[in-house]
Amino acid sequence: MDQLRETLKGHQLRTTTCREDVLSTFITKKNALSHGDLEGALGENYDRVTIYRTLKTFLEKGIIHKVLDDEGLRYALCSHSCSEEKHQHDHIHFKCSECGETNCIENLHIPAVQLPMGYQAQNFNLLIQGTCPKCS
Amino acid sequence: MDQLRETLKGHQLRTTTCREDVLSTFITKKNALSHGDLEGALGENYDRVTIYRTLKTFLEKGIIHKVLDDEGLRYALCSHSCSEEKHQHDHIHFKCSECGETNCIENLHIPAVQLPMGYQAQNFNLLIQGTCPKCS
DNA sequence: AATCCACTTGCAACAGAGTTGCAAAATATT
DNA sequence: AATATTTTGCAACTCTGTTGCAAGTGGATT
Ligand SMILES: [Mn+2]
Ligand SMILES: [Mn+2]
Ligand SMILES: [Zn+2]
Ligand SMILES: [Zn+2]
Repeated sequence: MDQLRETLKGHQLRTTTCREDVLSTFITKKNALSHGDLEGALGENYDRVTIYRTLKTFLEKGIIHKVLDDEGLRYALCSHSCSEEKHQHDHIHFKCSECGETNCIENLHIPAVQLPMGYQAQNFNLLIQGTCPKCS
Repeated sequence: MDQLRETLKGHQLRTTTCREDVLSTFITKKNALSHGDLEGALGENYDRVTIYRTLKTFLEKGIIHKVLDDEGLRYALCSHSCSEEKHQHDHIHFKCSECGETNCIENLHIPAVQLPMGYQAQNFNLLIQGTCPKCS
């Protein structure tokens, strides 16, 4: 529980129960979560809007990152300490078509690609869909 | 105009003005389009619902494919003839942070990645964000 | 411990995205 | 021209996300 306060403080955020609970949910469930997932997990405790704002704040501060999806945005914890300034990722995301879970594969990096002349890359997002180990 | 009928017929679809217009819009604008983009382009001509259904039909028939985005789904033409059965892509998508356009880079393929044991990949989606040639 | 200010929350209201059922209209076939 | 089948528009709805504002809370300072 003190772990959570530390993380929040480390990102210049006030400790509130909503932020603790959202952060805690990301830590315990280990997969990528949508706003709806959080709303389901935290139930009636908080207003929808508050959860939206918490996600937005966490995004800006570099606590979570967006995970692209073909049916709605999800979010996942930033493992390597991102901050408000530096907020970059190059790991792969895997979505299982069976169980529906999306996970960061932290130790698998997106291979470099040689873009055509004139393109300047800043950010990479690779989503692989298929069957996860649990479901195959 | 006959080109459009051919394409539709080739995918076992009846020729309707909405389908022609949507297809035509994808062909003339060459970038990825959201439902809202099409609604804007086709104005008052068609009901929102009809455009949604047209997109859904085109998706199923392999005329267009989804383009993942961090702020809402887009769609783009399938270049190599996809069909209802086979619907696969391995090209890269580039989104420009300046002009907001997202484009298929057809001749640039997603490099192979060695997934950990137990993962079975079926589908790849790589979005690179940065600055496009026009905007740099 | 009480005060204070900035930040955060809940509520209400809204805008946008996407879906469903159904009757009317359009398409392709005979 | 008549028909069977598909497609469209409309209405109604759900789900997602945003904004303004007043009330409530966190944390620093006294
Ligand atoms: Mn991730
Ligand atoms: Mn594409
Ligand atoms: Zn699975
Ligand atoms: Zn651009």
